Amino acid sequence: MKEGPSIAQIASLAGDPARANMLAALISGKALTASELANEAGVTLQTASSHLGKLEAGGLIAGVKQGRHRYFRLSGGDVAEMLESMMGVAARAGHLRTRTGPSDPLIRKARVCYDHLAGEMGVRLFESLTAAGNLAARDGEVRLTRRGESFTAEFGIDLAALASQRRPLCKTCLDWSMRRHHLAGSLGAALLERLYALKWAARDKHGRAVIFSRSGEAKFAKLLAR
Amino acid sequence: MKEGPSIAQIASLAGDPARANMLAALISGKALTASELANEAGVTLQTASSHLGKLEAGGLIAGVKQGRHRYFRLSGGDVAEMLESMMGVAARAGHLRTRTGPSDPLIRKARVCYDHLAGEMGVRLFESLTAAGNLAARDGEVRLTRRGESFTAEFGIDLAALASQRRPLCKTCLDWSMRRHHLAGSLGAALLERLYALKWAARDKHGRAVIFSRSGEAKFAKLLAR
DNA sequence: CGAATACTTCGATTACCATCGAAGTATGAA
DNA sequence: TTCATACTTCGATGGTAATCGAAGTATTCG
Repeated sequence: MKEGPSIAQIASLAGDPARANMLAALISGKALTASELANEAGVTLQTASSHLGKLEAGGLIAGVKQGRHRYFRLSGGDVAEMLESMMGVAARAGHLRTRTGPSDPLIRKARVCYDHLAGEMGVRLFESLTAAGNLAARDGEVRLTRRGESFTAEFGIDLAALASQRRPLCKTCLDWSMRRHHLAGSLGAALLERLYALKWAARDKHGRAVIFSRSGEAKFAKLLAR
Repeated sequence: MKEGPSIAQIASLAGDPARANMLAALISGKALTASELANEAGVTLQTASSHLGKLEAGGLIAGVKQGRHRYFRLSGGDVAEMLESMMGVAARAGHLRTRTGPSDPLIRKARVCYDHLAGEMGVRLFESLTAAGNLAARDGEVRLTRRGESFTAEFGIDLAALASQRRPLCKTCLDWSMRRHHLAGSLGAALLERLYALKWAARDKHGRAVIFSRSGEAKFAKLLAR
């Protein structure tokens, strides 16, 4: 079977600058309206509407109506991973304008990757949890240990609720900026939500950086030292 | 920093059907000439030449002259991984024509992913090596154990030669068809070369399937049972 | 040295797609 | 019920890029 046509169909969806801007905006995992995405893409509503139709028909995003608003999000974590891998290639091939914009160090430090924490902090979280015996990594797969169940329960994660979700609890995700793994899956998402809830971190208003407060960062470090 | 433009630049390179066919042909890790790639893409030499120029300028492939021949290969494993992730998205989104062509089960069973074994056999190799204690996976990273050094030396792998390469010995790679990991890195590549050398397996002439002989498959199973 | 082969470059042609103004539809608020 | 807002659809326009025939360059072979 020829794989080229399938690659071309997916890649051409992301290959238009306006659509790519929309996809990049959606990497944060947030659902955005058509108007917001038009803004992110720098095109009119009509153009945005056309592009969103293509992305939806192509299966990269999913839309839902809520009154007169249409909200869109990435259709799955695999799309986020694909976009992350494109950024990795762009960075290596000299396309990524890593020298421009003040948020780059912020993005490398902590960012949202679809629904979980990526960047240095994300990698640090994953590696610390594993080193402490809270996670066991094996065969490239990762699972929560008994110890980890206690640890995460103490940290305020409702594991029973996560277990009922139809997605892996734990999963690794390759971090292009660190070239190491961070934690994805429903536990990865829950941990990030918990950091927000505790106000140790907040998502950046305009991008997908995750901003740790001074005290939040200290508490985070302390947590990982357990 | 806006990530959309970088995504668009990379994605649009892969988004043309002719270029995508060339990239797909190169996933096998083989270097191919401009004429061969023109054939794979179904375009004339002039068109192929233009496309190859773009792919090269964009950093996805690297070309080298040898007499009047120009040979091309993917510029790195990260490009292969990106293409594999696109296929993963295509498969989930219903684009991959998995119902056509007789080689699909073959491709799922064993194929080349840039330079290492992917598919069921690739996943099986990785998982067996880890279960037997030849590889240790941790934090999503994977390394060869002492036991593994003996094992691979016995199998005819020159570890000293691999150690001198400027790339990781062991690395995991997500297998889109199995949704689990297989072994990449220089060890992954060497293991596949060894399977070829022993004639347990051979690459398919026309695609990127890896064809195990009957006896080769038995020997492979026996090897993994150690 | 001439012929053959591999590949590149030039230039013309064509098709496709993104764009937005205008108009229309659906939903919510006053 | 009317008005405002969010979004979609229509249709015209312009720009871009893929395509290949023709010609040119580099390399290899007889």
